Amino acid sequence: MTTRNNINLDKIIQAAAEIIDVHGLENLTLSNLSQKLKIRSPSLYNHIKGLQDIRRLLSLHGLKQLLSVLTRAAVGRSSDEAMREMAKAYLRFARKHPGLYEVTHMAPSHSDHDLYKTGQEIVDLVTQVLEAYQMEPTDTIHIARAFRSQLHGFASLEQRRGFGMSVDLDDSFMHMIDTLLAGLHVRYPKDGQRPSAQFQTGQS
Amino acid sequence: MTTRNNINLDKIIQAAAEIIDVHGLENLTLSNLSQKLKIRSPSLYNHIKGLQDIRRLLSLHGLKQLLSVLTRAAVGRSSDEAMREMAKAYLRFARKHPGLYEVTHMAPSHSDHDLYKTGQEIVDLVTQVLEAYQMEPTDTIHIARAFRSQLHGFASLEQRRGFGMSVDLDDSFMHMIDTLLAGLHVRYPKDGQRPSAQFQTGQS
DNA sequence: TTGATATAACTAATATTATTAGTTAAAATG
DNA sequence: CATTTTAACTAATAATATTAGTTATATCAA
Repeated sequence: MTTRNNINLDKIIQAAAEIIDVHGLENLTLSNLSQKLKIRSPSLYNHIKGLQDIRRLLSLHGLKQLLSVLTRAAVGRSSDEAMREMAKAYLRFARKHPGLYEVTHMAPSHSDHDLYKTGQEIVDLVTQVLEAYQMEPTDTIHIARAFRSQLHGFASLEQRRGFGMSVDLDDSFMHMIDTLLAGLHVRYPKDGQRPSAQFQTGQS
Repeated sequence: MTTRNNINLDKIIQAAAEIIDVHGLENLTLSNLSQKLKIRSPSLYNHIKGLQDIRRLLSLHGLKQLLSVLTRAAVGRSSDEAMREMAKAYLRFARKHPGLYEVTHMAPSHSDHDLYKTGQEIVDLVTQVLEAYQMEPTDTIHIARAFRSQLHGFASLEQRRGFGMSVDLDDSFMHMIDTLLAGLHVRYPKDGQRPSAQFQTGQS
């Protein structure tokens, strides 16, 4: 199965990921991608269905990396600590791979099962961590959505330079997460877990 | 100043806004825009600098509408009520004008003063509402950023179909806002404002 | 080793796009 | 009514994605 130029799907995705992380998603073209791989652009069609297909594959690639990063942040931790570490890992990923992060949030092409499945695995991970708070299933979904909204909103606004520069961004991020956790504790108080002493800020 | 075909900048922006709200931002081309206006595409250059310029103008247009919508939601209201109404108005706008909302979050071209100014006016509006909570100025910025992150994250994820369909989206949205407010009350308790009775859900 | 097959590269061509240059005609203005 | 401004136009170019058809290389069975 090895071929003339040693090009395979993995190398294409790798090269495309580099392009979008450095130059942005809108600057990924079959032209510069094929140049990077030292082939002519129509040759790419032997491996992929077209530009949309590459974007889809990148999206899946990014989601899987994000899932991995979040999972590693959550293992061996629980409750607030797990939430905070997942949040930090999420933002770290978005900052380190801006293009990959951006492509991850493309509207999935409806019946793309792989993409749906991986997205669901991330939701399941968050849901699992939230089980520690012993809410109703519906509330768990509410909070998971709120958590994702905060993370994505912050990462996205930061990436698009939507925030001013007056106040440290890491401080704001941890403050946001801690405020969510504070709200969680008020609304779902468990015995032995009073709403206090979760107000330290500062990020790694 | 009136001309042959009665086309001016306003009509161009109007037509472009319709296209992106119906067909999405990525489907705005000079080709279909000029067809909608019944002129040839190079004629557009008599009014605008190019496609990027139209996008920039749309961004400003959207941002101004959003500012207007948020301002009207906040007048005559304060504290939690103002925050909730602003949140609802924000999501209503994003849902009603998906394309305009999307273009609003393009990375501004660095030194675009109009865009920066309008964005700042929105931040100032939120900051003003948050003054009721009597926090430190730095904390006000933290919370304003958290609020925007939630709103944008939710709107964006919803638009990209990032949420499952298991639980009502309006319920989740109000739950998210109420959790933020609950967190606010714990962290910045004012006399006469105890953290209770803000847990109703359901949206207009 | 060799011949057959699969495949990954290629060239050539097309349609769509944004954009520029140069032209024309219509409106506005004196 | 003459002049000037300007908003439309046509023609042309460069970049893009994509398709069709071709060639050459690697794999593999005999």
